[in-house]
Amino acid sequence: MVDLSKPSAGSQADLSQLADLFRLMGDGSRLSIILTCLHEPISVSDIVAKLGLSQSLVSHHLRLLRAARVVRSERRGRQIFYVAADAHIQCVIEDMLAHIQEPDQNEEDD
Amino acid sequence: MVDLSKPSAGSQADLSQLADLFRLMGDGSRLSIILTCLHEPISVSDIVAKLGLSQSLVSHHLRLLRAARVVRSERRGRQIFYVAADAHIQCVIEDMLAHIQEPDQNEEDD
DNA sequence: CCAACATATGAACACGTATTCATGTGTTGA
DNA sequence: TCAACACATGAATACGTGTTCATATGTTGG
Repeated sequence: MVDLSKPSAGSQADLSQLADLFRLMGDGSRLSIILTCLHEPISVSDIVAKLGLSQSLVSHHLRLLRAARVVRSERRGRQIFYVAADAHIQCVIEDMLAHIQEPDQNEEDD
Repeated sequence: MVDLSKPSAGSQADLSQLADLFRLMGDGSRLSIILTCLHEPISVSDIVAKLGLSQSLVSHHLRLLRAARVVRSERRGRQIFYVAADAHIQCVIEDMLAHIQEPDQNEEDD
């Protein structure tokens, strides 16, 4: 469990990492790639086929996601399988989906 | 609890919302603003003073965050206080921080 | 109503980056 | 070793957007 009660002191370095991770997940193509390999490893070509994105684009994105340790890779023969790095990635997405389904509580009009 | 096991069917509309939310949190200034009003309401001027950002910039960002229901606003006299919209926002950030502290599990070298 | 305060808004610019195209690297089977 | 496959990489471009400056809107006390 992470302590968020401390007044953001010392977490100055984490802020940059946090923003980087959220920014990576903030792109539609990248997010769909993450969702595709969220629960089970899947090869690059399968991701390409499933999402209809260009092979080059998927590879570029996977490179960024792997560098940020959002996904990890595993070689199987000629293919390389990618999967979400750990359970926290799934939790983050589930929490955000739960937020989307939360009713509006703002007293001001839109 | 959200069901992520279904093969992303029907959640085509959610994907866009998800990406939008992550993208909003993927900016350093915006993320610091969110962290500032994560647990208790705080006025715009206090955010400005605390973060050292321009008033205009903070206001622009708060507008986006409010539109996406990441934060909600409440008027108190002349000032307007902002606070994180719900507990899910906090959970998302905590999960992501936990991910950052997770050890590397990739078998490939960097 | 007026001045001072608190916040919001619009336009304009600079910069990052998502995407494509072309090519390179690495692996497998014959 | 060669050809076919699977993936990675580099350069170039088009587009979005974070930031600033100036100004507008709205609120309170006298």
